[in-house]
Amino acid sequence: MSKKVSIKDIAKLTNTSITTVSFVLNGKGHISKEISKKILDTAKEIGYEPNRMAIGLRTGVSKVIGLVVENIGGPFFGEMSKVIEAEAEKSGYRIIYCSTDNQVNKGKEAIRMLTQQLVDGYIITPFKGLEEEVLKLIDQGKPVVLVDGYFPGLNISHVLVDNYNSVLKAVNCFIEGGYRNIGFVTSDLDLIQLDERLSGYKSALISNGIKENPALIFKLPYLLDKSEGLKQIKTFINTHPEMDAILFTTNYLGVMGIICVKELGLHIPQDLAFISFDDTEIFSVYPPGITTIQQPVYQIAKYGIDILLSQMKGSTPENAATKLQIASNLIERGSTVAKNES
DNA sequence: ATCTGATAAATGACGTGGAC
DNA sequence: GTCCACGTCATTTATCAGAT
Repeated sequence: MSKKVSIKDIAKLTNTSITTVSFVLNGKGHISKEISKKILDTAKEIGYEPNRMAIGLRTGVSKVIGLVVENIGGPFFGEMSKVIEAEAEKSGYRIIYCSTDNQVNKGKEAIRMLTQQLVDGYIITPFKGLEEEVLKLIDQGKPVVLVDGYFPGLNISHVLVDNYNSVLKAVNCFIEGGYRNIGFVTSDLDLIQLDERLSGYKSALISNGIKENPALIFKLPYLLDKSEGLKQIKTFINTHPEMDAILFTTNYLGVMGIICVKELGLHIPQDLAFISFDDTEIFSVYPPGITTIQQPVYQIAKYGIDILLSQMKGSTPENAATKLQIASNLIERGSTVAKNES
């Protein structure tokens, strides 16, 4: 087994000092051409690769970004992570991924682990209960950007979709199509994103003179297993035959909604008009096409990583938080065709 | 006095070995 | 059982010898 080579080995082989090798490899100092060439040749010959950990130890810069999301396996976060990774790589950064499942202890643990790894910056999907840890990071001067959420009242950079207006627009789409009894299926998670989606729903009803019916708002417990979740959604749909439209506030809820509708033998949009948050492939394929609120995933990710990179370069003044809420795109398909046309 | 080419030593966090 | 020096590894500062 060949042991890993360090600059020490190169120094020994070329009868120079460690310092000289380091200078040659990094183009610094004043080193003669002959010695430089000898060192570079030797380095190549023995397959030298810099030890990133040692560099980080010395410089305090790890060139690693910590990415904390709800679930790296989900379509939204998966797509977002791809963009972030690609952009980070252009600047020489690598990513460590963590999933929290929106659980406070997992979130804290993820941040603790990343801190131990001395990551240079953090991109975090925040939720209630993580305020203290995130503020601690900022206190230590670590760049932090929040994505897909934020902490109300705290001055921290964040990028997310405009949840309120996204749902407002979607519900208005139902109403313009003649639908009045609009169901709203969300999660019981205490997330600001979901709060704002609910606010958008309520505002749309109010501004159209429709009385809000609390019975048509259903909060599915987050930690249920899938079959139990499906059962509860089916029950919700069945117990409200007057409901003529339904909106799901996340992609996994939307997919579950499709399954329920199929299993109940309902027709979209004749029996039930349908909109889901997040445009997943299945929504474009499932007949007659499901109208979706398409999040600007690319932009959220791009802005998020750009803001973080500029903070890490120090080119952004301290305590100048950048806060962005980006408009979504309502993709209208067959599931929201107007009543009299269907 | 000034410039070149090179180096020793300090630095960073922390587990380990040896001394007491 | 406590404690400090040491090894890990690459970078950087301060510095030195020798040449101009």
